[in-house]
Amino acid sequence: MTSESKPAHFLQNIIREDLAEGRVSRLATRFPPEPNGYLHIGHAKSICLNFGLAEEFGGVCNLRFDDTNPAKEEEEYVDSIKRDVTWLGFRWAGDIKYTSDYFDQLHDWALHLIREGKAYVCDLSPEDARHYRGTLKEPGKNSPYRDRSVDENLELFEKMKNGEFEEGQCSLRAKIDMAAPNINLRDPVIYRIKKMAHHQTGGKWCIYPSYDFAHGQSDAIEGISHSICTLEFEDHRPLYDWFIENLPVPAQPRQYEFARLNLNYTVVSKRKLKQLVDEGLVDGWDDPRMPTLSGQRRRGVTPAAIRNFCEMIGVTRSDSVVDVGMLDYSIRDDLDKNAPRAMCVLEPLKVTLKNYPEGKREVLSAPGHPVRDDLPARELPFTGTVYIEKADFREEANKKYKRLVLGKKVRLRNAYVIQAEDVVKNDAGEIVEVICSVDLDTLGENPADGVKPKGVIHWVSADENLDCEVRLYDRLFDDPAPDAGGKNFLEHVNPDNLQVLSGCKAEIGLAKAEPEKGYQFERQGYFCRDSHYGSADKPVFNRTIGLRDSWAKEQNK
RNA sequence: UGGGGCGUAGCCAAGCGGUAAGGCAGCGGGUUUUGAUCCCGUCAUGCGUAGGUUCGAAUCCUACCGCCCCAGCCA
Repeated sequence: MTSESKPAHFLQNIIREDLAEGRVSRLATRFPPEPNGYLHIGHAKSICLNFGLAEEFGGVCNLRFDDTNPAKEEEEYVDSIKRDVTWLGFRWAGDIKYTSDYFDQLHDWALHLIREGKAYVCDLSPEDARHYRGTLKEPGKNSPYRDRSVDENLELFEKMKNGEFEEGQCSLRAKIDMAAPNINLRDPVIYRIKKMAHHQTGGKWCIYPSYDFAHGQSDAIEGISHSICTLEFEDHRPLYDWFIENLPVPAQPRQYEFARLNLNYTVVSKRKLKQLVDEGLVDGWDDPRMPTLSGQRRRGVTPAAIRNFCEMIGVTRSDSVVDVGMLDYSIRDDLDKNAPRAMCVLEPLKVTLKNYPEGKREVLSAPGHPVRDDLPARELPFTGTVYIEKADFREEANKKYKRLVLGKKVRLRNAYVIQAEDVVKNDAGEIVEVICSVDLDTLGENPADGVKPKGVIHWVSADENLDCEVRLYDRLFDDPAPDAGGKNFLEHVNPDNLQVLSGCKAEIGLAKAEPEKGYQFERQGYFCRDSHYGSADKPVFNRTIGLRDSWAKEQNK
């Protein structure tokens, strides 16, 4: 099944048995977002689950926009959702579906319930309805309109449909049980008046079905066998089943619930994300720090990383908070295997190679990847002046420091071994240049004396390089649970979530880097060109994630 | 006793009566022209708590405890 012999989760077990025992002939699932916002990492779990199950069991998965509330939905969101699902690498079965495609059928079924004496038009205002509903511990009481005749209900519902009532003046309710311990069964509203245009049906309707009345029936219409949703809908299942049992639907879908994804150091609530955007704390919904799929994509996170992450966190019914470290691992894991290598000096320090022939220029070759020989080699111009990282030189240091030290040797990655001979400082006493000697016999060879330098540092020619800007992102929040309890998440925004570095020097090949395409800047991390900022000759690179850094860990001890 | 769920390591998660998988993180070591990757080792006498049944319990029973969800004409 899951080839790596990873144990099956409860939904896989249920489906396998349903298929084996013939209760279901073909698996059909659906991913049913309401087009009222952007998809985020939490949605990815549901997408991977629904589409993944369909792939695994040879079934199908529909993409259905659950668009029963025109007040909250917009076409813009359906477009971004389609883009994000596609980006993750999934294909929905047939055409895109909309719950609004079924408004006629749903309306017929509402009529059916009325004729059966199982639905009635209620004139209670929303506030009064709330009082009649009772509380968590006390039963509700029947609406005074509960016993209207079928004919009267038919007539009133027709008037609702024709726009003869104002919003909130009345609603259509299922007649179930006002004393039910499950509040969802206390005569739930199944149609309400909303005098507004719908992004799909335009001005055709002024009454719209509720989620509860639309969802299961839409599943039945589409032949969905397993309707998978999150835990908070658990209490709706009896209602879901009630409609399926009391309506002449063409299929008998079943609802199953799983625990939604929670990630520490992360906030995904639409309202909160919007606040970050509105208050200018981030650059927009696709800011690379956002947990939205569009933000993660712009940051350089790959679809495979997200899919593997969803695979590794599992699917259960227990609430949990996954450590973002797992997502980080998944991102590094995928990028390490697939990202071409490159060199980029973030904070340049000039190094002059005093014995490198005056005016000489050569082109060195470097592998595109340490083990992937299918990735093309790179050409690196080498000249007598190069830049290295400021942090890679010290006048003196203990033996733990494996970089360039005055009087000591280090290897320039993919090039020669050099030795620091002297430093040049400015009036402020800052090191502005290092004078080195270069051992011209060390290209691809160890030094003749047989002593291998312990350190290897990255570099770029000072004469031929790509000037660029680099944006180093860190986690958006510095608190593991920024919005837990009564906390104000805005007070836990990490002040160091972005560091912008300009004047960075990258190897020239990076000039043709494409947005979203990841590179490993060796010894630093994974980066991709930003899709919004930068120009052809001066690109902006986003750091997707840093390399694991045991040196930093060592220093913090 | 309002109803519905869930409790296995720092985190995620297998396990379904035969003596605690795996992954992430951590720790120790090896390889390495990336302080990366990779490789090896290590990490729960313990499964929310207390009783009980049993030759044997994370698994069964009882009682407690803790956490989550539900009172939109939102989804």
